Amino acid sequence: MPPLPRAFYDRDTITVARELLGKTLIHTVNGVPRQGKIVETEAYLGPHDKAAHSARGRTPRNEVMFGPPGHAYVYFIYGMYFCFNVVTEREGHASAVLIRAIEPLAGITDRTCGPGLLCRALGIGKQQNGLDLLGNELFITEPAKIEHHVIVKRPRIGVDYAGLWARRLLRFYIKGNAFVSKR
DNA sequence: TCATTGATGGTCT
DNA sequence: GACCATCAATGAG
Repeated sequence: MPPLPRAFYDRDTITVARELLGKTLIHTVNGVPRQGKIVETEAYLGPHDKAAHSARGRTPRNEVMFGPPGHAYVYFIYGMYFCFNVVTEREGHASAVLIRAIEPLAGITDRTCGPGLLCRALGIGKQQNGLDLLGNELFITEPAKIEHHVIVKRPRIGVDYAGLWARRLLRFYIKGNAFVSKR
Protein backbone atom coordinates (compact mmCIF):
# COMPACT_ATOMS: atom_id res chain seq x y z
CA MET A 1 0.00 0.00 0.00
CA PRO A 2 1.32 3.48 -0.89
CA PRO A 3 1.89 6.20 1.73
CA LEU A 4 -1.04 8.49 2.42
CA PRO A 5 -0.73 11.59 0.18
CA ARG A 6 0.51 14.97 1.34
CA ALA A 7 -3.06 16.27 1.08
CA PHE A 8 -4.10 13.93 3.89
CA TYR A 9 -1.86 15.79 6.32
CA ASP A 10 -2.50 19.25 4.88
CA ARG A 11 -5.87 19.58 6.62
CA ASP A 12 -7.41 20.59 9.90
CA THR A 13 -5.37 18.93 12.68
CA ILE A 14 -8.35 17.53 14.57
CA THR A 15 -9.62 15.93 11.38
CA VAL A 16 -6.22 14.36 10.75
CA ALA A 17 -5.99 13.11 14.35
CA ARG A 18 -9.38 11.40 14.07
CA GLU A 19 -8.76 9.95 10.62
CA LEU A 20 -5.36 8.54 11.59
CA LEU A 21 -7.15 6.10 13.89
CA GLY A 22 -7.22 2.69 12.22
CA LYS A 23 -4.47 3.55 9.73
CA THR A 24 -1.32 1.42 9.46
CA LEU A 25 2.02 2.88 10.61
CA ILE A 26 5.11 1.26 9.11
CA HIS A 27 8.79 1.73 9.98
CA THR A 28 11.25 -0.48 8.13
CA VAL A 29 14.40 -1.36 10.10
CA ASN A 30 17.18 -3.39 8.48
CA GLY A 31 14.81 -4.36 5.69
CA VAL A 32 12.15 -5.63 8.07
CA PRO A 33 8.88 -3.68 8.25
CA ARG A 34 7.45 -3.10 11.70
CA GLN A 35 3.75 -2.43 11.40
CA GLY A 36 1.04 -1.32 13.77
CA LYS A 37 -2.51 -0.03 13.68
CA ILE A 38 -2.88 3.46 15.09
CA VAL A 39 -5.37 3.31 17.98
CA GLU A 40 -4.73 6.54 19.94
CA THR A 41 -3.75 10.09 18.92
CA GLU A 42 -3.61 13.64 20.28
CA ALA A 43 -4.00 16.89 18.34
CA TYR A 44 -1.67 19.86 18.99
CA LEU A 45 -3.17 22.79 17.19
CA GLY A 46 -0.36 25.32 16.78
CA PRO A 47 1.34 28.22 18.62
CA HIS A 48 -2.00 29.37 20.07
CA ASP A 49 -2.36 25.97 21.76
CA LYS A 50 -0.59 26.42 25.09
CA ALA A 51 0.07 22.67 25.34
CA ALA A 52 1.91 22.52 21.99
CA HIS A 53 5.69 22.68 21.77
CA SER A 54 5.26 25.43 19.19
CA ALA A 55 3.52 27.66 21.76
CA ARG A 56 6.84 29.15 22.87
CA GLY A 57 8.12 29.93 19.42
CA ARG A 58 10.44 28.26 16.99
CA THR A 59 13.48 26.50 18.49
CA PRO A 60 15.94 23.91 17.21
CA ARG A 61 13.87 21.18 18.83
CA ASN A 62 10.45 22.06 17.39
CA GLU A 63 11.68 23.32 14.02
CA VAL A 64 10.09 20.43 12.13
CA MET A 65 6.65 21.40 13.45
CA PHE A 66 6.96 24.68 11.56
CA GLY A 67 7.76 22.92 8.30
CA PRO A 68 5.48 21.38 5.66
CA PRO A 69 2.86 18.73 6.53
CA GLY A 70 3.49 15.01 6.25
CA HIS A 71 6.84 14.97 8.04
CA ALA A 72 7.85 13.19 11.27
CA TYR A 73 8.42 15.31 14.38
CA VAL A 74 10.32 13.15 16.88
CA TYR A 75 11.50 14.51 20.20
CA PHE A 76 13.35 13.15 23.24
CA ILE A 77 11.57 13.38 26.58
CA TYR A 78 12.15 12.53 30.27
CA GLY A 79 15.69 11.42 29.59
CA MET A 80 14.69 8.07 28.12
CA TYR A 81 11.84 8.15 25.63
CA PHE A 82 11.03 9.47 22.19
CA CYS A 83 7.62 10.61 20.99
CA PHE A 84 6.47 10.43 17.37
CA ASN A 85 4.22 13.05 15.74
CA VAL A 86 3.06 13.83 12.22
CA VAL A 87 3.13 17.46 11.12
CA THR A 88 -0.20 18.79 9.87
CA GLU A 89 -1.62 21.81 8.01
CA ARG A 90 0.22 24.32 5.89
CA GLU A 91 3.89 25.13 6.34
CA GLY A 92 4.37 27.55 9.23
CA HIS A 93 1.16 26.54 11.01
CA ALA A 94 3.24 24.51 13.50
CA SER A 95 0.62 21.91 14.33
CA ALA A 96 0.99 18.16 14.72
CA VAL A 97 -0.64 14.93 15.82
CA LEU A 98 1.03 12.81 18.52
CA ILE A 99 0.71 9.07 17.95
CA ARG A 100 0.10 7.70 21.44
CA ALA A 101 -0.53 3.99 20.87
CA ILE A 102 -0.60 1.33 18.18
CA GLU A 103 -1.82 -2.25 17.98
CA PRO A 104 1.00 -4.55 16.76
CA LEU A 105 0.41 -6.05 13.31
CA ALA A 106 3.82 -7.36 12.18
CA GLY A 107 7.49 -7.25 13.10
CA ILE A 108 6.89 -5.97 16.64
CA THR A 109 7.94 -7.78 19.82
CA ASP A 110 7.69 -5.10 22.51
CA ARG A 111 4.77 -3.32 24.12
CA THR A 112 3.25 -0.39 22.23
CA CYS A 113 0.60 1.06 24.54
CA GLY A 114 2.09 4.54 25.00
CA PRO A 115 4.02 7.14 22.98
CA GLY A 116 7.41 6.26 24.47
CA LEU A 117 6.88 2.53 24.24
CA LEU A 118 5.67 2.55 20.66
CA CYS A 119 8.70 4.50 19.51
CA ARG A 120 10.98 1.98 21.16
CA ALA A 121 9.05 -0.94 19.65
CA LEU A 122 9.17 0.60 16.18
CA GLY A 123 12.79 1.74 16.42
CA ILE A 124 11.89 5.42 16.06
CA GLY A 125 14.41 7.87 17.49
CA LYS A 126 16.29 11.07 16.84
CA GLN A 127 17.40 9.83 13.42
CA GLN A 128 13.81 9.75 12.20
CA ASN A 129 13.11 13.37 13.15
CA GLY A 130 12.19 15.33 10.02
CA LEU A 131 11.65 12.30 7.78
CA ASP A 132 9.16 12.76 4.97
CA LEU A 133 6.25 10.39 5.55
CA LEU A 134 5.86 10.08 1.79
CA GLY A 135 9.18 8.25 1.67
CA ASN A 136 9.67 4.50 1.99
CA GLU A 137 11.29 4.15 5.44
CA LEU A 138 8.60 5.58 7.69
CA PHE A 139 5.05 6.12 6.46
CA ILE A 140 1.35 5.60 7.07
CA THR A 141 -1.06 3.76 4.76
CA GLU A 142 -4.66 2.70 4.48
CA PRO A 143 -5.16 -0.59 6.36
CA ALA A 144 -5.45 -3.84 4.39
CA LYS A 145 -8.91 -4.31 5.81
CA ILE A 146 -10.92 -1.36 7.02
CA GLU A 147 -12.71 -2.04 10.29
CA HIS A 148 -15.50 -0.02 11.80
CA HIS A 149 -14.67 1.74 15.06
CA VAL A 150 -16.11 4.23 17.50
CA ILE A 151 -13.95 7.23 18.45
CA VAL A 152 -13.69 8.36 22.07
CA LYS A 153 -12.70 11.97 22.89
CA ARG A 154 -10.82 12.81 26.10
CA PRO A 155 -8.50 15.53 27.48
CA ARG A 156 -4.85 15.17 26.52
CA ILE A 157 -2.40 13.40 28.82
CA GLY A 158 0.42 15.12 30.71
CA VAL A 159 -0.40 18.72 29.77
CA ASP A 160 -1.92 19.99 33.03
CA TYR A 161 0.33 23.05 32.87
CA ALA A 162 -1.60 24.35 29.85
CA GLY A 163 -4.61 25.77 31.71
CA LEU A 164 -7.84 25.71 29.71
CA TRP A 165 -6.07 24.03 26.82
CA ALA A 166 -5.49 20.99 29.04
CA ARG A 167 -9.25 20.55 29.34
CA ARG A 168 -10.07 20.44 25.65
CA LEU A 169 -11.02 17.08 24.18
CA LEU A 170 -8.07 16.65 21.83
CA ARG A 171 -7.15 13.06 22.63
CA PHE A 172 -8.81 10.45 20.44
CA TYR A 173 -8.82 6.69 20.67
CA ILE A 174 -10.64 3.65 19.39
CA LYS A 175 -13.27 2.61 21.89
CA GLY A 176 -12.61 -0.76 23.49
CA ASN A 177 -9.17 -1.28 21.95
CA ALA A 178 -6.84 -3.11 24.34
CA PHE A 179 -3.72 -1.24 23.22
CA VAL A 180 -4.86 2.25 24.17
CA SER A 181 -2.59 3.71 26.88
CA LYS A 182 -3.97 3.48 30.38
CA ARG A 183 -4.61 6.15 32.96
C1' DT B 1 -6.84 0.57 42.82
C1' DC B 2 -4.78 4.82 43.60
C1' DA B 3 -1.04 8.05 44.73
C1' DT B 4 3.74 8.75 44.91
C1' DT B 5 8.37 8.48 43.41
C1' DG B 6 12.71 7.34 40.85
C1' DA B 7 15.13 6.83 36.46
C1' DT B 8 17.45 9.77 33.23
C1' DG B 9 19.09 13.65 30.15
C1' DG B 10 17.96 17.26 26.56
C1' DT B 11 16.13 21.89 26.23
C1' DC B 12 15.36 26.45 27.47
C1' DT B 13 15.80 30.56 30.70
C1' DG C 1 18.38 25.04 37.59
C1' DA C 2 13.66 23.91 36.41
C1' DC C 3 10.87 21.66 33.50
C1' DC C 4 9.22 17.82 30.75
C1' DA C 5 3.31 15.47 25.20
C1' DT C 6 6.81 8.89 29.96
C1' DC C 7 6.89 4.61 32.30
C1' DA C 8 7.59 1.16 36.04
C1' DA C 9 7.99 0.13 40.69
C1' DT C 10 6.42 0.88 45.21
C1' DG C 11 3.40 1.13 49.20
C1' DA C 12 -0.82 2.22 51.50
C1' DG C 13 -5.64 1.03 51.93
